[in-house]
Amino acid sequence: MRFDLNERQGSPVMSVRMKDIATDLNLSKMTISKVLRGQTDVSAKTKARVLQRVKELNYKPNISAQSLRTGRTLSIGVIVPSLSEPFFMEIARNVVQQLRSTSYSVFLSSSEREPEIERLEISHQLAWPIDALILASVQSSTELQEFAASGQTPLILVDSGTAVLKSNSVHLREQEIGRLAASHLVHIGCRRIANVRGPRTASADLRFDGFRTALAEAGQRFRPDLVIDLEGADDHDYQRGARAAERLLRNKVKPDGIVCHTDLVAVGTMDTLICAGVQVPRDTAVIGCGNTVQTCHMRLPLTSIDLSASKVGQRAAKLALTLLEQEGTRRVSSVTVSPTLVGRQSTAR
Amino acid sequence: MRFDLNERQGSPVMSVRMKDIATDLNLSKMTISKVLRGQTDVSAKTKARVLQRVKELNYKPNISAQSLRTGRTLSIGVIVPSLSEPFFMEIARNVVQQLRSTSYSVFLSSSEREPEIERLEISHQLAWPIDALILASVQSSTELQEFAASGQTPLILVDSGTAVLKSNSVHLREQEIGRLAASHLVHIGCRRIANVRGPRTASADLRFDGFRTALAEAGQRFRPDLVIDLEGADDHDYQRGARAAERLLRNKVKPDGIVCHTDLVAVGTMDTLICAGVQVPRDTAVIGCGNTVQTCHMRLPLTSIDLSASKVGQRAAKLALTLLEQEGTRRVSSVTVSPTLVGRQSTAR
DNA sequence: CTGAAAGCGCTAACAG
DNA sequence: CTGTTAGCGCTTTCAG
Repeated sequence: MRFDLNERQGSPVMSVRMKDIATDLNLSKMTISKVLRGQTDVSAKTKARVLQRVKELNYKPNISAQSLRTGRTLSIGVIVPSLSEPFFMEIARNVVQQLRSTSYSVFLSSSEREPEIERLEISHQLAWPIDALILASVQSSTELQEFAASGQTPLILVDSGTAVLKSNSVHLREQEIGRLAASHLVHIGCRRIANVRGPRTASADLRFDGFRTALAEAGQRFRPDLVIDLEGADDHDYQRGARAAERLLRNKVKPDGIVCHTDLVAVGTMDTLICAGVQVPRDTAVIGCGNTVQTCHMRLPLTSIDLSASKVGQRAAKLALTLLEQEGTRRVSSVTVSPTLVGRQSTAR
Repeated sequence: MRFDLNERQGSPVMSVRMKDIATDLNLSKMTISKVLRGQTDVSAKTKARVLQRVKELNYKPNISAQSLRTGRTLSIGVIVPSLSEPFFMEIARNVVQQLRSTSYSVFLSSSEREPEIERLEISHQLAWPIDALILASVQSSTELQEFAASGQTPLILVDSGTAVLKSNSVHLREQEIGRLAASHLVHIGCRRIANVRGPRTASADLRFDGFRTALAEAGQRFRPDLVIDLEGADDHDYQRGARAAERLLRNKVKPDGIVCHTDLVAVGTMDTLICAGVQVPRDTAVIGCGNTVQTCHMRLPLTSIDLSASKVGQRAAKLALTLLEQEGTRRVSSVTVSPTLVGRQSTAR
């Protein structure tokens, strides 16, 4: 029987460590460490030997040990209000994608739109601890800042640009969304533009502001009777759109263009209009919001405002990376992402 | 100037450690550790004191250190083929949710349906290392097993029950999906049931098998002319449904029930039928698959097969937890999840 | 250019 | 019941 005092103890298949490579090559583990971290004070020859052996043994550094020593865990947290909404899903997806080529991993979780859960998730993630946190919050920003920005973990807020924040952030230009939609309809010749607006949230209010701005810019007067507010309606978006269309069909002044708060609302609206004999887009043009794949390619391809969720995710990830590189700098930077119009048949005149 | 040799060095706001609590309370950090891990050999009084101070200082254990010592990282990896598909999204969401109450965190990533990316993500996550991996793979299972199950990290496969695997797994009963849909139509009196089938994948083939089984069970003959195979059609699901309906409308034998491979296909089918003057569900009943919220509540509420993605996610998470508890046991366990029927207007006769 | 020593925060094993 | 010792795998510091 052979006794090898250097033999690894512990779990059955322990992975290869720096020391294994070192003894293999008659070097100290220090040298290995240096090579692996790209220090320059190593001869080209030893460097090559080390790299060779590292590849052979498929050595992976033990990140726990690395973290314990350096304080960095090579992980980034992402918390979104909901993973079932395409918008946030797309953001999360793009953060993950953007970080795939780096050595960072992503802790993803959802606050389920509950401030309480959000708080829980934040402290859960900070306790881990993560190196940076990307957060699309559902809380008042002031409360939030105290809670999260107090620590030393860089925070990147993803928000609607509602508040001026003292934190790094990626803003979505909500107002521009409404402006873009309305001005598109103006450009194709609409004179009586309706708006099926969203719930009474900061974000929906901003979009509505943008809508009014666009009308003003075009010298059109704002018609309150063409604003459909489905507040309190607990239906599904499609049904809300359908109900909105019914209301508009009964209206004295018939709209020749409709801005809808979501794509599904738009589809519901269109379906109902079409059933009532209205020609879309000839009589009435319809534009949605979200540019969701499933919804925009139904019976009548829907023009929609793309919220640029993918860009938001990418920017957030890049911002996180930047903050982690130049960790010394405590400079706060914020990025703004603009929505874009995707024209389709529902407004093709 | 005050010199305190015990003052913490390093990053500006270092968090509180076990030692801090120990010195505060004139105890050794060992005792703190014991209390925190629920060891019984500590007096009730000291235990209370420790817990008190832990709360006061909001002490969080340093997980890197813990991991280095114990080999467990308190993190679980989840890799799905796609985060934009509701089915996988729902699985991921439920894993995260299920694990929220535990001390585990979730590394979520997507393989984007690319075996290469999947491999990358697996090794990325294993390198971290995670304590367990929940994987909905896009690869051949044999290749996979060698790759991932070889290590010591427990693997939980989420799959279609295609292969008999030597790994822990959560299966979806694909066949049952087709069977359930068809037999529902049989039960409401359909005699000429069409099938708008999915692509030529293992999963879609199984569903189709189930469909045929149900017909056989009901003593109905299988009609190849009522099977619409849209292989190669690169359209969107809605358009595929619409095209399928057109084909069926031109068919000699008109179906009185249609099983569709997805909800969106079903909606496309329905819309087209309705436009052609067919009464749904009276003349033709339609059933979809996926029970996706957005799609099932359009003009005509759609009966659909719920794939139980939430249950799949929950079970996978629970299985992972179980494996991590009784880590000694290398027993392989697998769970099967059944789909359920959700009846709505499109088959209400 | 290479390496020895010390220690990150925690826990397993054993003494008192 | 409480504490001491040792060391997980890595990096920082400094000496050859």
